[in-house]
Amino acid sequence: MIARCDDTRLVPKLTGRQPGCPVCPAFEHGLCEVAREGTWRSSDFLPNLVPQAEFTVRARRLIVHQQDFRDSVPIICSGWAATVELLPDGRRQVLSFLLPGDIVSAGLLFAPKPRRVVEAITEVRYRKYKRDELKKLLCKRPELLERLLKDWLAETTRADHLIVDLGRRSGEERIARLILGLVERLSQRDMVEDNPIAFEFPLRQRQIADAIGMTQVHVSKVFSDLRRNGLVRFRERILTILDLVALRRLASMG
Amino acid sequence: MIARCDDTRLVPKLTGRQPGCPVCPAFEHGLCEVAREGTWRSSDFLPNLVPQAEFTVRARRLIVHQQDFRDSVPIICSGWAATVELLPDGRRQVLSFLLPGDIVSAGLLFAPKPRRVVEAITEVRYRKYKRDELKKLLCKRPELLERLLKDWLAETTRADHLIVDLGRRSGEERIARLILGLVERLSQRDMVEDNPIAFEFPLRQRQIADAIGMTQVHVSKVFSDLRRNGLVRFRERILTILDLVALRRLASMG
DNA sequence: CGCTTCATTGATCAATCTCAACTCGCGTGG
DNA sequence: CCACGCGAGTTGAGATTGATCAATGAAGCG
Repeated sequence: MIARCDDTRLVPKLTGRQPGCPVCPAFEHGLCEVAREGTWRSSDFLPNLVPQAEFTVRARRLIVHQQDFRDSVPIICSGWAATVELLPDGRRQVLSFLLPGDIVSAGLLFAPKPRRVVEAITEVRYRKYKRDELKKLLCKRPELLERLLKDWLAETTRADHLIVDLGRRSGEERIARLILGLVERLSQRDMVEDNPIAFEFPLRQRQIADAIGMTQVHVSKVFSDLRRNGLVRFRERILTILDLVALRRLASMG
Repeated sequence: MIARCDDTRLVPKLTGRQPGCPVCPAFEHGLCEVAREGTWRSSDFLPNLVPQAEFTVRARRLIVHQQDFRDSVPIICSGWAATVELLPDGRRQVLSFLLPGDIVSAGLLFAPKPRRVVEAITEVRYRKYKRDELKKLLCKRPELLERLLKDWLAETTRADHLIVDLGRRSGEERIARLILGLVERLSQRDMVEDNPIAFEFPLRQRQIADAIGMTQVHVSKVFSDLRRNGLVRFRERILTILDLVALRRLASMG
């Protein structure tokens, strides 16, 4: 049984540990626990680090508007989101997909970015931290800073891969790589079933297209080919990988 | 008179401040001065931070080979270089161009990257720092860490722009933006003449192509158009911008 | 229900690639 | 000194990939 984003069993009450939390950097950092258990109040070096209450937004809505980055940094608790850069003429480019536990761009801790928006793909729960307070905390706790930099490095690495994909790979290759990249990240979060490999795949073709620099129509065609050739199956928002070997070959990932 | 990369007046002896230095992060950080003036020896928190002697490589040679990132971080003292990712089948993608004063990827401080190479575009002088020692130093001197993170942020921002360019802009747009982006960075280094805007442009069309995801042949054609339409002039490796307004319009940069 | 978004498919078009030929400048070795 | 080869750039013809346009059906949602 595959976990659905809208599965009510996965959207428990605010109290207690929530499903994304065990893999959430904020959780690992102890930020959540701190906030939840109230230790921050008694701690002298955490005077104000309370995440604003958890927010929920519905699919297709914006989590962060262009100016909202100014002073807070969101962390995804559950659901999928996308970091999108908007051009004045309406073109869009997805810079990254955000999964449960992802901080919305570690680099954002140091400065806001214009023209950028985070939009919910599924229903998304998230928390926000005040930039200043988070920064102050990081100065006090180098082990947290270290972890955050590691997250940032991973983010940078994914961005570099995307550059190579966009610059030098064909549409088919890019789609295959997108799928495999997501499988990998979802696996770390225990959101993939093995044997056969299957997972919920809430992306619309439009979002895929904006992520890999193609049109929605062309995404549809390439995707159909993958299905026709028996590499994947896609039904009811569940993507199943039927021929991993062929898919990896397509992606030139061995 | 425009500074040429191979101008001997710009390649003075190792002693004293060198041309790229005033804008070099290492210089600003005091790393160079420290090394040169020997203060690091007497300082208790800088036991071993000596940059290895300055290296020089000729154009088209590699500064960093695939494994060389393992334990040292290079900083460009003079000349242009490129960070290149190589695919097994020979395709290449330039991730960034490096100018005097650039650290070869701030993220590299925390982990090496495979498949990546830094190649000299012009003759390049550079220094290397030991990763461990540099890291240790940064822990001791938060103001240096702060600057480094700012550099990293700028790098990340450029990478994001490149993603948008590759995913969503036409060849003409990409070339115009590449030129304007370089003008901006070169200006900060006082390597651009105003009125008319002109600067040495040592990139080969192959390198441009690998940076913006096109073929060399097509770069040649687009570039020819720019010249034919009077937007730029290119003679003896000097690029002159004749119609900045039109170029910015092409780049949709206002 | 009725409407909007999403996906599929086919026809045509445009951007870009591939291949190929040719030029030019430069350095090298005979 | 010259022939030669090599890397770089230009140009044209034709092939390909992916975009655009359009029509239709299916699915999600108030």
